[in-house]
Amino acid sequence: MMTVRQDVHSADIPVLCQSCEARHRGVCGALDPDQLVALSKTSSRHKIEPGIELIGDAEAIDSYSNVLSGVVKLTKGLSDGRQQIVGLQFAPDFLGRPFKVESAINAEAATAVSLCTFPKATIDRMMKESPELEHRLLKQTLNELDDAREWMVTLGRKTASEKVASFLLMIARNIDPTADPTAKSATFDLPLTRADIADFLGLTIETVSRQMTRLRTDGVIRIENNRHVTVDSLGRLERRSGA
Amino acid sequence: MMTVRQDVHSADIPVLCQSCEARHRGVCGALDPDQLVALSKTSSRHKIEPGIELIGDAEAIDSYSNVLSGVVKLTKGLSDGRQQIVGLQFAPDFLGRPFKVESAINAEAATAVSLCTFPKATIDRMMKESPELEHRLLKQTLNELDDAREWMVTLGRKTASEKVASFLLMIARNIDPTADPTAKSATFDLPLTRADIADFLGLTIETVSRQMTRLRTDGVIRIENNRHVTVDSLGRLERRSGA
DNA sequence: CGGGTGGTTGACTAAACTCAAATGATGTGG
DNA sequence: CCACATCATTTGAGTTTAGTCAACCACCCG
Repeated sequence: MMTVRQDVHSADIPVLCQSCEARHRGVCGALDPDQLVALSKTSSRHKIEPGIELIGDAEAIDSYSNVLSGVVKLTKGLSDGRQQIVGLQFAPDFLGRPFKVESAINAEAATAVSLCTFPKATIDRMMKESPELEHRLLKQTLNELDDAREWMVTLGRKTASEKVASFLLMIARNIDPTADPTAKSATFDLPLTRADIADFLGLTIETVSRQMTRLRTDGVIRIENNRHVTVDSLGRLERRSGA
Repeated sequence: MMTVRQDVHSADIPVLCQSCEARHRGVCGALDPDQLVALSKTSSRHKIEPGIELIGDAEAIDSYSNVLSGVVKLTKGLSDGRQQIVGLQFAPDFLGRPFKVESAINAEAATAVSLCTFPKATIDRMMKESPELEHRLLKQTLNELDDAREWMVTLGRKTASEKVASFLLMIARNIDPTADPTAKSATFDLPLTRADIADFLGLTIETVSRQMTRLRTDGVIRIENNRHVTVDSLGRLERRSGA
């Protein structure tokens, strides 16, 4: 006679987690079924409208989240209102700053976003118990640092037209994680408005718009409804991105 | 009768490590005496001349280092020669990129530098065994990410004069870790040439020079021998840095 | 003393910004 | 379904900031 279940109290992972991308490529992959069950007791999923602020600058942080879908923008502001987007988070990124009481950045939903949110205390405790969780976090943080430094080159040394090309290329590569990275073409919806793109690239809205129309009239991209973009030759776009 | 030593084979830490800053504020603080002894068997100290390349872009990484003194600049280049400094490392920062076979950045001694260098394999093994080591590394990486993002605001949204002021302020705060962070004035040697500063700020040498002379003629800073800078009022400098 | 390196200064240019207006998309109430 | 309001985006004209090119200065070292 066969047993359906090996172990009644640890073999099952929570229903919510079963098909969750964060369990495969995200930090939850570090947790065993028992830990997932414990965590899922205090976690909750949310749908967030675009434009909603998730974390405010200088606000106390009392929760972390996984991004399950959509795009979150991380911004920093100057006192006179100038803004800079310092990072974008896609699924299944972990959102939050461990080891700090208050945030130094703003996080805002750029598109509709769904999150899986946990109490900070629970994750902080699990980090102490599970080196594998810290390990995953270290890996993601190192990747974010690589990305941030890559972007510093774009901000500091590229021309407006190279910046816009770099941005489109970055989005094309991140927006659809299932897409073939060696694909020659891509089509996607921009997760950001022109104002956001300007804040990401350190440019004005007008300059972004002009460079976009230039790419369009040069036949590098096609644009529908302002947001939907098709790139027929990613190689051609890349050649315009500096790199 | 009393014993001088509790445990003959673990109580002693290597002579080299005894007064080493990396053991207090750096990653070596995560290691117990046994691990320090093991590590010190394969580690070595070096004095490096300014301008010497420590890690090349796209080169295989086979060692890590602690910065014991001096300043290391991390740079990324574009194919046509444009360069951007994406980070500066001061004592007792850990230098190296875990979990990657080859480096995506260059590291070069900006000043005379002394390093304590370890084989990559040894540290990689210790990271697996010692969660505390990964923990320290995670903390440093998160701090570097905060710094990088702070700098993205400077690169993307500040004017040339704010950039130079921000740079001087950052150096004043980092160059002498023993200095009182609430001090009102500071004096230091710039660890970078004008060309380096330009590559850090996304400006040209000429613009950096002009902004420096402007700060000098406005009485915000005093300069001797091109490199030695005195700031009488850090508050006054900060007001010119955007923030 | 001559040449090299690093830094400053000046005159001119070009890239991106500002201000302003037109166009296009979206949504609402009549 | 249309007229209208609103918001995002584009386009144009003129201005500003930082870049370019070139000359010059100071210092160091052989």
